[in-house]
Amino acid sequence: MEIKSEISSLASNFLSKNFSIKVDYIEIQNTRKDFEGDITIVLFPFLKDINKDKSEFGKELGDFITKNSLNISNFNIAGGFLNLTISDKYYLNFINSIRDNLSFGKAEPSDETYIVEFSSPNTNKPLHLGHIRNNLLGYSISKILEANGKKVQKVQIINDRGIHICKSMVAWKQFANGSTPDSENIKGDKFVGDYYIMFDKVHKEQMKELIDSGIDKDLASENTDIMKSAKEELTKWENDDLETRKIWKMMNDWVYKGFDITYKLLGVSFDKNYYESETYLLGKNIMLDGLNKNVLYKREDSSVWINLDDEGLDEKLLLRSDGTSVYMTQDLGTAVQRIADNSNVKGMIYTVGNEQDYHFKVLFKILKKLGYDWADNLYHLSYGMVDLPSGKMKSREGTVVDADDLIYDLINTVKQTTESLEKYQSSNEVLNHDEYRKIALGALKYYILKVDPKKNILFNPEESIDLTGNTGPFIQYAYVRIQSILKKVNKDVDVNMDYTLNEKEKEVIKTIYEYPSIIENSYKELSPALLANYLYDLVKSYNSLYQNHHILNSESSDSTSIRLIISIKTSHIIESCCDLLGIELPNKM
RNA sequence: GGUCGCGUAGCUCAGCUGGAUAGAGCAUCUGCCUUCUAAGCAGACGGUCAUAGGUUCGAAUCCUAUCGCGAUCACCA
Repeated sequence: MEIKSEISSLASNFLSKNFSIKVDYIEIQNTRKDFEGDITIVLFPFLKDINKDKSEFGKELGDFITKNSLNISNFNIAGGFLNLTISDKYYLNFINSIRDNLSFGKAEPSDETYIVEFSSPNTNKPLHLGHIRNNLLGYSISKILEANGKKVQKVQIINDRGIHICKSMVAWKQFANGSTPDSENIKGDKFVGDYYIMFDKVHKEQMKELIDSGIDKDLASENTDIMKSAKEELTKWENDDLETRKIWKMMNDWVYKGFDITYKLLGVSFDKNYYESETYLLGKNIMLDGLNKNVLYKREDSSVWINLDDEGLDEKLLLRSDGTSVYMTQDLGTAVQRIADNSNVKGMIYTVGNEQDYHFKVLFKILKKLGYDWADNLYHLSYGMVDLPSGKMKSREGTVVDADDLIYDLINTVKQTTESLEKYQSSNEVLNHDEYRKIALGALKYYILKVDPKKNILFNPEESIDLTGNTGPFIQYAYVRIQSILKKVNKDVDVNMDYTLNEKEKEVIKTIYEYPSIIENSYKELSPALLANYLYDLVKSYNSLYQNHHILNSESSDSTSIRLIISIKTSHIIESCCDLLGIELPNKM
């Protein structure tokens, strides 16, 4: 970063001194790989104001910069591009100055707090691959915010009430004969999910009977015996019926126990859970405030609305004519509540699928209109669906990819793959289960996070997630190899500042140099994918050095020293990046 | 129909606020394990950046239109 601003100001000095041209921006970029040099000034923008041949002008500028900066050792001109070579000394100084700095690239911590919402499941079914993407994104973004100096409160809102859980409750009451997850030895969320599916099955059967007896389809759907029971259950719940609440709580607790296992497996955690059963009435008091401010208005039937015509959006209902609230009202109330629950909140990030883009657009606009100053700092981390080759995952058609199953399958695959590797075939050694778990989750997390959040992911359950190439294990493997080198030597070495870097060494150092800007960009773009792709570049360039030059028994002690420091720093950044992505590193592979 | 997003190699994806000859991985093929772990390295093959216009010194990137895919537009959540 610093070198670019130095060059930039030198170039603008040159332009104003010799050509009386003032520019506010000079295009400086990293030199393309196939060309000699490290950073490049694009000359085209100035050419029309300067009556000079581009190579002549480039040479003058290059001379000026080389003469006035100790850090530039050479230059060449190719077409309209001035390529500058940064001196090895600059790079050696750089790498030496950060060698012990474990928080290289991260910003100074501040009190500025962001609330990050993610996961937010329903309590009627287990988590699936879509939730995995949500959780990994939300967790990683929380880490990325922290790396950018923010304080983070990780929260989820659990959709624990409503007709969906009542369906599971009714089915359980009718068919379970008192069985429990413990008695059946089934994970709680799956147990409850099974009764949700059973409800659907029975409901369909009963619907068919009604339709066969000549009743309209829509009417039939609302009037099966089991559906009526579910609605009664919901009414009883809303009226605080003791027995209903008891079963409701019991079944939700089963689900939470199951979720906890999956969350633990995924390595995600939350600072606070919000439950919809406690928040679904929030927001009504805000309505009064909005009416007083004339931001909201009442219709004749006394329903409450907001008009967003001026924003290019429609009118939106906020309170029904009977005074009950809708989803949006609840979200308004929850937002206000969360701000009140924490201090120093600057803003909030909602990790929710892109199908709710419109909802959040409206939510943020309403909060803004209601006059909350933090409304400017609300972000919807919108992400694409995880689709199958056959299309969308559909729970009714049984095509959802269950989170636990996926992970356990992957752990198995990793185990088999490992055992079939030559190095383990020829020895009696094996890895322990924890290493397999780390590798499998590393593969899964990297696979999900390397894709731009806003794009859909195509997941093919027939093919296992890759373990070679641009994958999590590729990163982990490089790390393990570095550790194995570092174990063998005294790391307390000095850098000879007169050392001449070879191409591979320089490439790695240049990549390390970029790390701080990647951390910053991943925050600005809310994209862990930038980090994942950067990490791949770093490891690729390190592997190339590792494979083409010896680290320990190298040609001189100077080259060993510098390569050791490069190795140490690379492993630091792998640790740091993987931490931000939520990926654990194994000890052995 | 209105709005939003996406469309890059056979497949899965990168490509930073416009810059040089569009990059990786998988798959296919060729080399490299008697010095640090071959889940690796070195290389070959593979492209009308959906299409057509426009903006400019320069467009995968910005603008417009068209096509294709997806989402969304409820007194559902």
